[in-house]
Amino acid sequence: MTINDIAARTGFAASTVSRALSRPGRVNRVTRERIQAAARELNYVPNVPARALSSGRTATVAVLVSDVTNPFYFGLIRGAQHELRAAGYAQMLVDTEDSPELETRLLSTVRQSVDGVILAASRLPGRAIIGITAELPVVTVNRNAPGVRSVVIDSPDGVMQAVEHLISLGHRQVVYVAGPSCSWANEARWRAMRTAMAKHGLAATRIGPFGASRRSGSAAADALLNTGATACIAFNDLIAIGILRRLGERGVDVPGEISVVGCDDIFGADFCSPPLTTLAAPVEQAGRVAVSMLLEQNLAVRASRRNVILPTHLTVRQSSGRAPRR
Amino acid sequence: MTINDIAARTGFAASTVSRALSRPGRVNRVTRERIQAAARELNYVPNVPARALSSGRTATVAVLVSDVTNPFYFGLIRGAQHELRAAGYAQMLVDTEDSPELETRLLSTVRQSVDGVILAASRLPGRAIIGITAELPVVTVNRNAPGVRSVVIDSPDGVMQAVEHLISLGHRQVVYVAGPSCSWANEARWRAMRTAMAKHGLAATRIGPFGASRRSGSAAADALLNTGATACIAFNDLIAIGILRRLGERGVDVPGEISVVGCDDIFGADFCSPPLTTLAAPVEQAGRVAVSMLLEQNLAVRASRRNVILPTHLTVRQSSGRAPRR
DNA sequence: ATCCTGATGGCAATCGATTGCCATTTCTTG
DNA sequence: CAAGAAATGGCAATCGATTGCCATCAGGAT
Repeated sequence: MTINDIAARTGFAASTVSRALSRPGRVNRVTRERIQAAARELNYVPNVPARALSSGRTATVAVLVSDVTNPFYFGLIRGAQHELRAAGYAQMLVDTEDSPELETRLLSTVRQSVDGVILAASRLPGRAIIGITAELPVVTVNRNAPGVRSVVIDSPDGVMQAVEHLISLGHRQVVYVAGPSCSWANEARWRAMRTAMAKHGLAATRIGPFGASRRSGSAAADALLNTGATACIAFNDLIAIGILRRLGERGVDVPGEISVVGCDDIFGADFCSPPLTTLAAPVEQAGRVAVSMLLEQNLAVRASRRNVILPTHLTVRQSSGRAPRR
Repeated sequence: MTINDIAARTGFAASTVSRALSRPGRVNRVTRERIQAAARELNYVPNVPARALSSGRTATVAVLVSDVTNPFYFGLIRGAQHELRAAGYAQMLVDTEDSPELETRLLSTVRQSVDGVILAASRLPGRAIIGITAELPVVTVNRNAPGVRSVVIDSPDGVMQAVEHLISLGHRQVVYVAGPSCSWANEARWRAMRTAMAKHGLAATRIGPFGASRRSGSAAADALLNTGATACIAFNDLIAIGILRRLGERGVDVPGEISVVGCDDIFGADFCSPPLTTLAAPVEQAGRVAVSMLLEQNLAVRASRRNVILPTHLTVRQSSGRAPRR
């Protein structure tokens, strides 16, 4: 079923059929209706590659994530999916496996197959991201690069809240459990934590970097115990849950001896034991907003917001509590 | 950077360049090397839509899942991703939102943009699936349709194990908590459970259907309590975790008063409280196998395995225990 | 009646790569 | 050494849709 079949069927030229289908204003009403009826009847579906080739538009957006199996991305993928679907776009999900090299390679391959890219938690250096912007509309998520549109979840602000929370509970020595070193969010959170601690005249310490997975949590927990701290804030919930697990194994009471705070409020954070105090991130919204910003650019409404910051808030559960008496 | 630029640069015809790049055996060694060098130098990346249009092959495979946010799919997506990447294919992830209509619509749209489809947990009636097979290579996951290649995780066998497990612990009344009614796996599990119970002269009861989400778990838990059963097997871990949660809220002791068994061993099943006894499914492997079967067909090695069954095994954790004395 | 404008539809080029077919060259082989 | 086979490279058509440009026509203004 091609445009030509419809042309033959209706007696119009292929070009007219094309226009009737993709820019209805351009043809006469009765012509359009006849063609559309025929298209429906013949069960016509436009050929995506062909359209892409001639028009340069693919109606597809790539979403790059560092690890599909990280629950943090579920909401993002879903949010993006919704918004894209509504706009008639398809989503191409790409897993960069936390590797900058792979990310670069994949980006260059998808370049001409998509109309835009959403870079979620890119591991690329800033200049590389800016480079891509020259060839393709880009919106980053949880990542800032000069001149590149972005939506970031304001975890720095959340980290402040977390620090206040812990200090109010009497904690004096709080450790930051760092995530992957090439993660922008990781640095942002660490900076925020240092500032927040400094405001109370306290120094923050840091351990890591650790991979953003539950497994890394074991190592992190052990390192954490060595510091003698009474509380920690982990780069993300995956690590935090891993820590919880390991502390449980070692018989360390949470929050009795150590308080643990995570980031992101992923699936599972509410039912692990003890349930995790964490920074709730509006991830699904982030996905939606990122897509809408991306598509806006396509429509040349460039005057709009370039950098959106989404608020977080601390969700207190049972993994944090009063600091132990010494 | 197109094939023509390389042609101009090297002095060969575009057709030769094309061949040097995509079927190296067809051109002379020195020619090939010169062209490949030029391609590398000019940073040439083949245009996917163009290639798709002329050759009909897109080097892309669609993976349809009923809900991206269901952790069950992580492993599957990952496994598929790996295998596809290795074969030089891209993955197009499609969320059908548990709706047969949407599934149909999306299928018809992606039809000509992909070389094959992996239908994970399709909600489509069997005949519809067979219909698609006529137009496109298809491999189903956890779903059987006559003549369609499939990889299914042998949860029926697992369900048997689970039933034996519960019966050995003294349970006599075991309830099946049903999932979505158009899910094939759901029916398969229920059948298996009935047979297994019958083998011990016991009748199985069933409640539901419930949606495959944690939220449905609350309703399921309440319904479960009404049955007076001492144990249940839930369609999947999502529901099981929801049940656990609700039972906790209502002060029902698990496994003291009720034992709960899930299916799939998803992310979180090991750290919820109590940790969930469940049927571990080799999901990642399923993804890999499904892809390799799909690509095999493309290569016309049709003689191979058409229906692969992957084994499950019961992972006993703390949500199941001795039946209470009555 | 004349000229202009806007609406409408067709022609044909184009996007970038693939591929069937053919001409030429080189290699086998008897 | 001749004849046939294999290797190699080019030409040009092709995939399906889009789009710039032009021809035609109707309606309106003068």
